[in-house]
Amino acid sequence: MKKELPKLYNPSEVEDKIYKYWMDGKMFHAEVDSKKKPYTIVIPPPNITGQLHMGHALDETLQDILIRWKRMSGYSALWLPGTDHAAIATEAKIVEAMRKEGVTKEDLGRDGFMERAWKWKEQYGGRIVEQLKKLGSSCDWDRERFTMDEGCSKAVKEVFVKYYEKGLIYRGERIINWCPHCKTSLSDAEVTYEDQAGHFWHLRYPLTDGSGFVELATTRPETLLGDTAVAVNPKDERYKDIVGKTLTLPLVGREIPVVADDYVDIEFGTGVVKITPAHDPNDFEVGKRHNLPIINVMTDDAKIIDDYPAYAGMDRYEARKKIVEDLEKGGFLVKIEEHAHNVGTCYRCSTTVEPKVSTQWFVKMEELAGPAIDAVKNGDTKFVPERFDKIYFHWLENIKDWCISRQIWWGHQIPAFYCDDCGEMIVTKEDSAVCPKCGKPMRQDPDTLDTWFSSALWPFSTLGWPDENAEDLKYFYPTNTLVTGYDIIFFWVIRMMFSGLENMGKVPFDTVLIHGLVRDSQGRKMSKSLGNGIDPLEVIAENGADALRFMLATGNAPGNDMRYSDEKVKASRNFANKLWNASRFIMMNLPEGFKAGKLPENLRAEDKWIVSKFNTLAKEINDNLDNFDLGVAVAKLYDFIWDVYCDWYIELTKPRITAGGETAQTAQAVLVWVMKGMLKLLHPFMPFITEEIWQTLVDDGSAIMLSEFPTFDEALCFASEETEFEKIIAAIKAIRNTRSGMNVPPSVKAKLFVETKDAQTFEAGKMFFERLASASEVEIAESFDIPDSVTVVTDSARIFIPLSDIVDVEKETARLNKEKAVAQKDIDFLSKKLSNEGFLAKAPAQLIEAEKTKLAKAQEKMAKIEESLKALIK
RNA sequence: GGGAGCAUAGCUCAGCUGGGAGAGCAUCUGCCUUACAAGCAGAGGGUCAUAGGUUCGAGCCCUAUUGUUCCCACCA
Repeated sequence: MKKELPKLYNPSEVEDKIYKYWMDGKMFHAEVDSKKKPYTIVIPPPNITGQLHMGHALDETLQDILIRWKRMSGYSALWLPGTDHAAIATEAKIVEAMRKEGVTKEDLGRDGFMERAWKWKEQYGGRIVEQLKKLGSSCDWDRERFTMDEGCSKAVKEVFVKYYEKGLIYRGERIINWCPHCKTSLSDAEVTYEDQAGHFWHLRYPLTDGSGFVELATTRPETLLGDTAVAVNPKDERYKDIVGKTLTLPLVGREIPVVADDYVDIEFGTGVVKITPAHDPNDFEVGKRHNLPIINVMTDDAKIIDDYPAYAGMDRYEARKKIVEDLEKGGFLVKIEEHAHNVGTCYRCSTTVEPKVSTQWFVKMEELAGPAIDAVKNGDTKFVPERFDKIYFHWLENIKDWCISRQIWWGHQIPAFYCDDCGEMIVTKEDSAVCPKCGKPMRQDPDTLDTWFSSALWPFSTLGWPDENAEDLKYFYPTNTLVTGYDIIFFWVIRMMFSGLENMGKVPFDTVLIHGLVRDSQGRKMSKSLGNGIDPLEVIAENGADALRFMLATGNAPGNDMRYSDEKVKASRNFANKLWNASRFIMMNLPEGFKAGKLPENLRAEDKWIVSKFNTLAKEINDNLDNFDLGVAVAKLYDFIWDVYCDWYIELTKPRITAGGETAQTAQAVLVWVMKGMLKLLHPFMPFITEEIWQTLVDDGSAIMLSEFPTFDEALCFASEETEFEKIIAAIKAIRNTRSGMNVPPSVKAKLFVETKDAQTFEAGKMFFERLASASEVEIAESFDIPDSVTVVTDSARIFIPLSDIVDVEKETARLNKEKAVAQKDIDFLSKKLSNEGFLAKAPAQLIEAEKTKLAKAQEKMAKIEESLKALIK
């Protein structure tokens, strides 16, 4: 029965149906299977607040390509999905929604808030997951996890308690990054520095003894309220005399000392620095060295505290304005300069971070960083591309302790308990605690953990840890490939590395495949504020997930940014359609009851040619995927399917199918055999369309996604046949080229006289010249003498085309002379190379031989051209 | 201040361990050749940023320079 498919491929009709087919068949599910090798990828869990964007689309596409390839290659391939609770981002979203209703966190209380937050999670947390499915992601949804689910929470407690007991976690008063908008501390990694235009206010502080003033400059005059000293460099001759004296702080009246500290740069500004230990990390250090008091002047939302009535309740920028005014009135302001400086901002809300002294929990990093550095140095884990290990090393080698406590509610509450009675503190995995000293019930630490604390455990917490005997854990850990963008190497990759090493004793993955950003068509970062974001779901709706995936994989080298453009998506869509139509062609021509099976025995030259080329392709695709060169692999598939298979092989089969009989049957079988192979090779990149075609073409109840990925097969190498058949192709191309150059339309047919020593090869290829080279008839012989004809010369043949009414002797002479010049250039180039003694002495023998063969051919060609020229002139 | 990437056709980008520069899009010419006009056949177009160096041979390796993008860093 002939199978019919529509002329245009319509992805939207196909994709949901196919995805359901896979899901219903449980085809994404990976089993612990001792007969198979495991291959594991854990998904970078998207935030539950998130909407799918192009960055996800790229990340997911790369992972799905790898996992589908490995699954088809016989591995028990697990792609473990899940989502991240995204502590600060989620809480901010919920608080914002509450604000619109006029409700505050305090109104609800902690339990009430958590209840609402979980409801929010139930409602919106699944959205991103559904979006991932639209891309065709073959995740094992049976194993879907969430960073705050029971298992992950258990792992978090386990690790916290373990670190605490080992002394790797401590609590202490430090200066940390504080976000006045999110009202929580942040880790160093969560602060983004940006250059901002600001001012330099030159102030003068009077010496208490009335002997004069000291001039200094500041970018933050409002912190003056918290100044507890002024510092100069001990080597600075200018200020030698005032060290040890005191100043009277303007507007405040406090007496503060002048201290000497190396931190001060003599060259910079006036060489005098005001010291505000409570609001600047450097000042904090200076303060510690000189035992200065720490005076906090701001509330949690960065307003001036009540101790300073003139400014109380003003936010820091308002206060700045007022303080500068007051300083000017008081004669303390010397001048104002323009000054650009680097300001830390919150990576979630972009609010300027306020350094703040407070008691927080920290992970001691030095001990953990060492093994993580070693693991990459000794190759247990490697970065692709390698250069990203520099970022990794640099970050780890300069790492500071990690502030892990956050003053928000949505997250893992810190498992530390305090006795309000006797001040005892314990850390425990239990949900509640009784004071071991006085027997009173204890109060749990209200803070929660940094969201990255739980995602750091993701590669093993999702596999069943802390149950060390969990089957999944034993089988699938360590995972294999981690796919992520370079922008979260230090947020996540580093933390998974040391967490895996510390808790599992093994690296969490052997390879980190890094990709870049998807930018807009002008190379700008896609962002909400620019409004230049492209919604992947819209692209999918219009062009299909396959087209989007193919576009994202094409021309994308690891670690490099790429640009999104509609033209590229269209090109991918066109490619899908090309494949679709190729399959239509095949199916239209299949005889009734045709069964897709093995390669037939009686292959013709062109069959061996395509089979051999396909075999090479299979080898190369596997090699490329092994090396994570997905972009290279995808380009080869495009080239093979479009140029080799469609433009050549299909065209070659047409005369055979028309002829009917055995040659037609062989052609049909080879067409189907190669098509099946191509579909398999392409499946990881374009899963939907390949499955859809497979279902129609093969129709035996099998799924392409569970078929066997093609590999190189020695038995399918037909090198000599390949070379022989290329001669036919070269001849056809040369004829087309010549005809086109003379503007002869394809409708004008002409007889061809093929003069060649490869009579057998050309005899077999005779039938193709009619359809592919506009021949009316073909004669083959070792020698011809056809006057008034155009001659086409290739390496292996001279072809006469007697187009007497068209041939213009003068033009034809010119054309042949041009060809002659080209051939002469070849000869010159090759003979020069082959007469170079250095080349002959040092180049590989194989290459020298190849060059000699080329030269011989070029000379042969030249002789033929000259012969034709002679004949013309005569 | 430190580090990294990029610079190849008009545009967007490939180019594996060095062996006569590639693709897609765009342009031009000719075709509705019964799979596909989202197509077919053909063509034009490049001093591989610059200057040195290594090598028989450099887009690729080394050095410097220029332009550009990004990351990191406590200069008030």
